Amino acid sequence: MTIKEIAQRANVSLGTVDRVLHKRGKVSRKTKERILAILEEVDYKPNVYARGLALNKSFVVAALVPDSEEGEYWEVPSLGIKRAVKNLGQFGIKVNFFYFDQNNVESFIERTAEVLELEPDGVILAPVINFEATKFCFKLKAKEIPFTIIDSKIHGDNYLSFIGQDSFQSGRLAAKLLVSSVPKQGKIFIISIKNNENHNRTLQQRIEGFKDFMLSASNQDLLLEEINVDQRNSDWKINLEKICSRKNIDGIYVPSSKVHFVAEIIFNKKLSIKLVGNDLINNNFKYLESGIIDYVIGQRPENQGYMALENFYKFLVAKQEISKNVFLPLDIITKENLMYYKPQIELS
Amino acid sequence: MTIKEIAQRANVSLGTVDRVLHKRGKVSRKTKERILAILEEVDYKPNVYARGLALNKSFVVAALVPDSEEGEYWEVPSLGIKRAVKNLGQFGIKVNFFYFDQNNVESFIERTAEVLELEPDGVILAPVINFEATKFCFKLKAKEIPFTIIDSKIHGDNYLSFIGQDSFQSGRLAAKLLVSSVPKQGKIFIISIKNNENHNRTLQQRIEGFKDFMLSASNQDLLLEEINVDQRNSDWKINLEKICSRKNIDGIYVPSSKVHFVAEIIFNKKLSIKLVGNDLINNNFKYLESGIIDYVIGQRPENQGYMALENFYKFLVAKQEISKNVFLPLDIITKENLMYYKPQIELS
DNA sequence: TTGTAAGCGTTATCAG
DNA sequence: CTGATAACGCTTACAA
Repeated sequence: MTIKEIAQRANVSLGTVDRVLHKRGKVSRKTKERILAILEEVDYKPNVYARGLALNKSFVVAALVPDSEEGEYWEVPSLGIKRAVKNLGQFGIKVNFFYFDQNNVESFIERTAEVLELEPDGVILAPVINFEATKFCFKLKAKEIPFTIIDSKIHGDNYLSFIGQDSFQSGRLAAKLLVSSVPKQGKIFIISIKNNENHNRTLQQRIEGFKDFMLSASNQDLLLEEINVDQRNSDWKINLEKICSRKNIDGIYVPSSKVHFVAEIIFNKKLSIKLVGNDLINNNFKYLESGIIDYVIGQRPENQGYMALENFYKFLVAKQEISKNVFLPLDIITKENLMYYKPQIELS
Repeated sequence: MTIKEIAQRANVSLGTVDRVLHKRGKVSRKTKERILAILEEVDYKPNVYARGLALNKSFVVAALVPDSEEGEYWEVPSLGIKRAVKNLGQFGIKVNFFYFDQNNVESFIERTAEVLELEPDGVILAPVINFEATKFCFKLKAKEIPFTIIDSKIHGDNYLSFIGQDSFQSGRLAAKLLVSSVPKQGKIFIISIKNNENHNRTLQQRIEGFKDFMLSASNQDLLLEEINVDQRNSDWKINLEKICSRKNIDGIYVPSSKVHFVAEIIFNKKLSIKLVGNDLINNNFKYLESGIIDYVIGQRPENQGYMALENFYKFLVAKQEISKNVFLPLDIITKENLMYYKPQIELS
């Protein structure tokens, strides 16, 4: 049913129908109600093609994400955004990437300034630099630029949508997997590998979740130790080796994608330790394949990127409702199912 | 860059450009090459809105899937298809559902006849009735109706695309999970619960995969027994109870969504048996939540349905390339991550 | 307050 | 072989 047909039914011109559809201009109460009734009755749905053609405009979304080498974690959400551009670009959604160094607060601040200058129609934000990201969100709010947060939540709820993971539950899940793989009186290490001072909320919440599970799994009598390794020390690898070589370790949890560093040591030293970590990046893939890493927990980073842009398509172009909070599933990945988790990205 | 602009550059009318774009009508070699060169140079991409508006046609896809009660497995792929209709319907994709009784070959044959009569632009087929489904595929091929197979593969490769699971690997994964949860010399049962005579390939392949893993995990000394339960016997539940109550069972694998029947028995009789099955249907959900079922393996049935229709959108409407085979990940679902696997379907 | 008409980019038809 | 033109359904500016 087209506007024209509706106009005929209502004995008005299509201009009048348009006015009630868009609530612009004045329409007499009587005709307005008549048209509304017909609209309701025929369940009018505008033709997206005609609408898109007539409007003929496009939107720019800024993606503010960490830069990354090939095979690193943050490469993946970006690939998801790029795949979305490939699918949705034809509908008038464009993306500008702004890459910052996640170990350099200054670079983040510089990029945020650039984004504000661009005045995009939307922003996709990876809030890894927590404090500054929160400040940036206030500025976006002030400029009335809608933004979507990916990966992990930050303080405040003035965002358009959040797409990411539940880090606490991720830690609980890791604990479940590790606890059920080690002896009842085993010794478990949590090893955090970091190379900056930032308060990393994701890491912190995973560790809290891990401990939470350990406390509730009281039928076991496990020994738990928490260890930090600082990559800025030149001898951090030797240090890590020493830690892993201690006697009687049954399991190790690395609450980040850096679990492959531990895997490498376990492999080289032929240690027999159950190992659980996060994220199916290439370096972890090979150790999963060989069984050195027992489980990796994934949170569909490629999907996160894709959905973030898709949400802007829905919001800006299709004027659809979107979910404010999307927690993607925590995938348990192990040797036997990893082959189907590799994101199939073929960007030509 | 529009056709009009290209026509200007080439000193021809836009009708001529259109002819070379669509390879229809005759165009002199010289002008054709000139236009082609410009098209290449400016990387011409047609405006999807204008195209959709001008073509103004819509496509009908027939979905041939098992009927189901609420909470049963086959409800979910249908919900995925419906969600896709909600998103893609506006672009001119319509779906007609044809539900058959998966325990009644006749009903399947009747539905296939109805589908052929409709002459749809595409078919989504759940090939649970293997033999007849294969025959139907030949008929579709003869009528040149493209079809997508969901869930599990059947013989032949004349389909447009397949979207489903690797059942063999699903069985291997189940074995891995069960083996790592039971004692080294434990006793494991595979219990198949069926209510028809059909040769169910999915079930068979899962069992084969399970055994394959058991053979390769030779460091354990496990006892394996394979048991069939026929739901057409009036006393099948009592029978199942007896089986589960045998002495010294450490683990049970039910290679289907019917694992909740075993869970119910384990719960009622307070047995201590590790339990692994398939599919996050409601009945399994509650037993996972309480920890009676240890792991369920899922294959994203909602996604399967969604992607099947999305593929037809890509193929019929957007004229995009589509993957011939999509194996969706085998998700490991357990108490600690199940809350994020529930498909969030709100069909208003 | 209401009607009219141009224009969005593509497709398809018809006349030259 | 080529050019001109109507049509698709909607938006928007302008005229009545």
